[in-house]
Amino acid sequence: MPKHRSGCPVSISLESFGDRWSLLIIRDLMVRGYRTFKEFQQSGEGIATNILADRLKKLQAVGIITTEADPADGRKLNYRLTEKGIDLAPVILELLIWGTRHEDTGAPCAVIDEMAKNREAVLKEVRRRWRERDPRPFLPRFGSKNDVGRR
Amino acid sequence: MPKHRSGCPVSISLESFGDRWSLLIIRDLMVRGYRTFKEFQQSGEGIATNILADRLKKLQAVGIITTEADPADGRKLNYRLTEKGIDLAPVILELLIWGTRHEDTGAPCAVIDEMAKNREAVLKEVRRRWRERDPRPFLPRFGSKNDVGRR
DNA sequence: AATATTACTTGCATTATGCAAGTTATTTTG
DNA sequence: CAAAATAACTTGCATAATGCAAGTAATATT
Repeated sequence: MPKHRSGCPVSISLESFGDRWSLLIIRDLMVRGYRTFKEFQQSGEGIATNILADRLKKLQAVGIITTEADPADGRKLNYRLTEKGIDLAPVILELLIWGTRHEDTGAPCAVIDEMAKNREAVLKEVRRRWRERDPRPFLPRFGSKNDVGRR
Repeated sequence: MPKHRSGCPVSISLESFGDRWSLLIIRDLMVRGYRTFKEFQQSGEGIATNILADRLKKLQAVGIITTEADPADGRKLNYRLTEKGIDLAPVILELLIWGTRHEDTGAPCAVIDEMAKNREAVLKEVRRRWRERDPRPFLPRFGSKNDVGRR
């Protein structure tokens, strides 16, 4: 049984994260500084806990994320992008730019336009924060329908 | 009822093409010069015809592709990327680069590396071919498990 | 006129997703 | 230190999406 549908890199990539949720988890890890199950869950998109658990398991299986126990709280697991995972930054950035340009989103066009003009610098900074474990979010949440009573 | 899960551009984008097939159709249109239902179907990934029909309908509904009747053959419908669709070129390119770099694919690393070094030029050429309806494929098929007896 | 091609639909089995509730292992609180 | 809370999941079940095989309607070709 062959492993993949085809040898096309695009196709093989989509086998790892071609669904409605995986790239959002990666986004959360990459630009929002999220690390725990709880944070992903409260990310605002409304992912169900069983699906979240499933996606985390699969992303780990394909080497995009890893886990480490939280040294300060034994209940927590901290998820983190691998090198392979952080290399998805250009993909996320292009999705961000495309979505902002072509859809009615909550993101300020001017800010994203600026990022589009400085792709290299943005990617460098994203990667720097990842490498140095700088927890500051690069982008905020943009508001969601699950936000009503939330702080 | 709110239209989207959240205001995040990445999330909203994935609502249009966040699945296992949509981006492959877009890839076929963008870099392989495919235009017809039949060609997508024989693309090598093994998409079922009902799913293909569904995805074409949805991509059209969100304005990423359009159709035009084939002037030479009344049976054929020619699909074509819209401006919004061709703007996904950077996303496809980054997926191609990432997949080649991190997975065992059928694409030659050297060639893709070269493309990664000349992203702007590659994107410009892809867009040119789209604008001028130049039918030459930019990338070949990379072989698939459905290829056994196929020429 | 008969056969082939293209772009689909339809029916049905299998799989994935969504939702609510429950579980286990730690903290935290009174 | 016992009780309540929290974190990270699981489980069960209904609904929706997907995959597969077969069928159909409108051209085109032989």
